[in-house]
Amino acid sequence: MELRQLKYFLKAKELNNFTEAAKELYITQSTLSQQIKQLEIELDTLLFNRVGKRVTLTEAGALFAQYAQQSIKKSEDGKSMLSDLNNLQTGTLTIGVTLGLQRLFSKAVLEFATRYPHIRIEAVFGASHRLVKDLENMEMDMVLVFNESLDNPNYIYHPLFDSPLAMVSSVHSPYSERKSITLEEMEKLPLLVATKGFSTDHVISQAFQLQGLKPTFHMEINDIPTALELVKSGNWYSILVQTSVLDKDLVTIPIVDIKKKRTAMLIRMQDTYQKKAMRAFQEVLEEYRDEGG
Amino acid sequence: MELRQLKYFLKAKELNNFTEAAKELYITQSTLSQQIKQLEIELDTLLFNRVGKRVTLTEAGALFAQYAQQSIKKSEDGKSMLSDLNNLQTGTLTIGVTLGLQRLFSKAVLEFATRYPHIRIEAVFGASHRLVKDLENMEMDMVLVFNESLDNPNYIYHPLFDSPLAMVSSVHSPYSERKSITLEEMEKLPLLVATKGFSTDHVISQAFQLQGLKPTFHMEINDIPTALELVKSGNWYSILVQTSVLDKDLVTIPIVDIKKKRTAMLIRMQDTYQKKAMRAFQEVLEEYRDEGG
DNA sequence: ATTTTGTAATCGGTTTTAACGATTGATGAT
DNA sequence: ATCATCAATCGTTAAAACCGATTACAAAAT
Repeated sequence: MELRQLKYFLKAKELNNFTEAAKELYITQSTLSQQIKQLEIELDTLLFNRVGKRVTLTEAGALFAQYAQQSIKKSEDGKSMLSDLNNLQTGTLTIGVTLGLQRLFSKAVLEFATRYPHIRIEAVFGASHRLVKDLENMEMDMVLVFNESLDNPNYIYHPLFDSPLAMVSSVHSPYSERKSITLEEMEKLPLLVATKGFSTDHVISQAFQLQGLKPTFHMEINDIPTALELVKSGNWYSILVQTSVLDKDLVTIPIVDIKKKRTAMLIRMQDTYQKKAMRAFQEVLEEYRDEGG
Repeated sequence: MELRQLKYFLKAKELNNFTEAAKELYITQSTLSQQIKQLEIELDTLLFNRVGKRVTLTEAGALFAQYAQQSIKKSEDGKSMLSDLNNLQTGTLTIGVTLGLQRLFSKAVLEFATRYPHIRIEAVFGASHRLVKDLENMEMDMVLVFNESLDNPNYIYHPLFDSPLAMVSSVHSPYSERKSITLEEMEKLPLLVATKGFSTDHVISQAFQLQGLKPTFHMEINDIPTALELVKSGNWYSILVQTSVLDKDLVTIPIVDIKKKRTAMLIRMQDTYQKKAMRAFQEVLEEYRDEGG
C-alpha cells in the first residue's frame, strides 16, 4: 500500500469513473486500473463493483476511503507543519469564499499578501454547501461563508460579524431615500438575484414564500459586482447581505420583514493540523471583522 | 512521499543508525540513505543531522515523525478494518504480556484460539514499561500488565482484577501453614526474584527499603514457571503477585506489610481503530477476570 | 436486433526508480 | 597512526509504474 495508490483510489471514488479519474491524475486509465487492482489484492477486498461498463464503490470501499483520506491527510499535515517551520516562507493556503463575502475576502487577502508575500493563495468561489463539502474532502484549508448551522462537531466555527439582508438600489431610484421597505412592496419591483443557488438565495425565497408573495426575479447573475453594475442602471433592484455592498452609486434599504441576520463565519476542520498561514489569515480577517466586509 | 519512505524513516529514527535500520528493513544501507534523502528533498527539510559517522534526529524530524506514524497507522487501520469485514477469518493480533500474567494469558489465548482459529496471535513477553512503549509505537495492539499509572489520556485502561503480593513457598516448608508473614521475617529467608526489571520487582524492593530492611536475593530468574519449580524444592522463597501462582505443591502466604495491590489491566491506544479481534480477546479475558489469572 | 458508444480489463513494451554492491570518505576508537 | 564503523555516492540491475493499443463488455441509440 502506498500513498500514491490511496490518492488514485480516492480520485476514482470521487468521479466513479476510471477514465476521468485517470485524466485528472495525469496517468492513463490502464495504469489506474492496475494500481486499483493491486490495492484491492493487497487489501484482499474489492473496492469497486464492476457492473457492466461502470464502476461503483463497494461498501468496503466506502469504509476504506475514510482511512485512506486520513492517511493522506496526516502525511500532508506533516509536510505543512514542516513548511511552517520555515517561517511562512512557503506553502499554499486554499480558501473557499462565498460570493457575498468577496469584499471582505479581497481586503483581507490584500493585507495578508503584503505581510506574507511567499504564501500562495488559492481562492475558490462557490456556494456554501459546496465549499463545506470541499472542506470536508480536505481540498480546502478553510471556508468563508454565511451561517451554515454550526452544529457539526467536525468543524470549528469562527463567527465574524452579523449583517442583515437589504434591498439594493441605485441612488437615483425613487426608493433611494427610504429608510425601510417591506417584502410586499418589493414583490412588484423588477428584482435581480445575484446569489442563485447560494444559501442567501434560499433565505430570501423563504421569506417571500412565508408571506405568500411571489416576486418575479427578472434576472439571475452569479457574480455580485456585475449584478451591482446592473442595479446602478436603475432598471433593477436586488437583495443582498448589506455588507456586500459599498458603492457611492448604490444604497441599501433595510427590509423590515426579514429579521434573520446572516452571520459571516470562517470554518475549518477539527482535528487537523492548522497551518500557521491559516492562523495568520484568520488574524487578518478578524482585524476587518467590524468593518463587516 | 510514500508510505514506504515514511516506514523507512521511522525505523531509522528508532535505531538512530541507518545501517541497522536497513538490516531490519531488509534493504541495503545505500537504499535507505537514498530514500531518506529523497524524503528530505521533498519535505525541503533535514530529518537527520549527519554529525560525523552518526545520525541524530533533527527537531523537524521528531515533529514529522508524529505525522508519519499517524499516516501509516491510518492506512493500516483501514486494512485491519477491511480484514475484520471478512468476519475474523484473518488477521493478526499482537499482545504484550508481562510475566506475572502469563497464566491468565495462556488460559485466555487457549479459549480465544478455539473460538477464532484463523486469527494469528503474536505474544511478546516483557517488562511493562517496555511493552507500553511498544504499544505507543503501534507495534502492539494491546498489552496485559500490572498497574501502570492510568493517567495517560492516550491509552484506554481496562482493569481486570486486583491481586496482593504474597510470599510463595513449598508446601513442605516450615512456613506453609502460616496465615501471614511480615517483611522482617522474610529478610533472613533465601529469596528468589522472578521478576527482575519488572515493575513488581520495583514495588517489592521499595517495600523492604521503606522498613530499612536489606534482604538478600539469592537468585534472579526471568521466568516464573522456572522460578516456581525452584521454590518447590524448598530451598528458596519468592514473592509474586498471588494470582500468578496456582500449584498443589506451592502455597502463597499474604505479606502483612505490603498493602498495595497490583492491578492487572489491559491497555490499548486511544483513537485508533480497534480490531474486532481485539474486542473479542478482551471479552474472553473478562470471562476469566474473577479467576484472577 | 443491430450498431454505436462509453467504459474497464488486459497485453506487450518502455520508462522510471527502487534497490543493489562496491567504493569512498569521514570520524571516532584503539 | 591504524582500524573499525558508518553514511554518502556511483554505476548497474531488477522491479514496478506507466503507456498505447487492443479486447471485452454492457448500455444506449438506431
